[in-house]
Amino acid sequence: MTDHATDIKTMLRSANLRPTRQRVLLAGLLFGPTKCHVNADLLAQKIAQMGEHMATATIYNCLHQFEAAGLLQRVPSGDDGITFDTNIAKHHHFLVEETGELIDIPFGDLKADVPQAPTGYEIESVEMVVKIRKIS
Amino acid sequence: MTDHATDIKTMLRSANLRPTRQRVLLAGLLFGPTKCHVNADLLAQKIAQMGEHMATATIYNCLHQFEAAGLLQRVPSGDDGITFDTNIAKHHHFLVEETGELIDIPFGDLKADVPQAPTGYEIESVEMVVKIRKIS
DNA sequence: AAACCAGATTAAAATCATTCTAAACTGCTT
DNA sequence: AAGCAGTTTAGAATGATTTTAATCTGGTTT
Repeated sequence: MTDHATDIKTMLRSANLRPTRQRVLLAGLLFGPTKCHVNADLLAQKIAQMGEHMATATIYNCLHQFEAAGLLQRVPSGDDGITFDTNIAKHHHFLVEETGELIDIPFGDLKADVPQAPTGYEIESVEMVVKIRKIS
Repeated sequence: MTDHATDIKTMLRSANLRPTRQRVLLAGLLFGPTKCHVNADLLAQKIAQMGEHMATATIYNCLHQFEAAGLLQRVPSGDDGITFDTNIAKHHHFLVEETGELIDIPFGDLKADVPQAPTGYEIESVEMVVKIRKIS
């Protein structure tokens, strides 16, 4: 077994997730050195390209489990379904209107004074989306 | 005809929308003195309570037409479908995690330095959602 | 190493908000 | 009153996500 595969199994076990074949395969696609934005459909395509197969429900199950374990963050998406970000650091996004593409904005680049939460509530997260469009 | 109904018809005509019975009814519900967040389902309920009826497709059509005319703004919503805001001034939102309820944040209360758009793009809008949860 | 079982995966069906279709209707102009 | 483009409508279609109920599998126990 490669070191990478061992790392992934360790990561999954740390998250209290049995390292099943499917979860290891998905985690391998998601948790490489490059951060990315994914949805279920994109992953299904990548898996098909590898000549593998995975039930749609399994992809959704795993994504939700990874999210619950803090390995992924859900991010806003134009219209098309549920999108996750493998970059779990605090940051915001550009959203390209025409294509729905998401581009990370480093956290430091966007300073905001958040107002006090209404009485009886606490702030859980702050998420900013800057919609951009190609200059014509 | 009441002054209010006249106002609404004028508003619709200014937006190049024929003041049909359905659009006048919906506009009456939406463009009162109180700003609110609505979705198609909520409007269908209100209409039913009035003893009226309107096709679901018509509600969606009108909402999209009102949005295109700048009479409504689309706003983020937890998970449940398309939500519109009758407050079209620049402002941001608290989103109550447990209930999905949206609460306006006056624009002045939330100052942010927006980063430059990537080369070749221009900024179209900035939208911030502050997720909050009830203190337990 | 065989048995066991809670948890995981699966294909297929179900869900459900939204959109599409194509037929009937209605505000406006003539 | 007639005509027509634009609207509304019921019902079907769509499509992403979830549910179901059956099968399978990691990991532990014997």
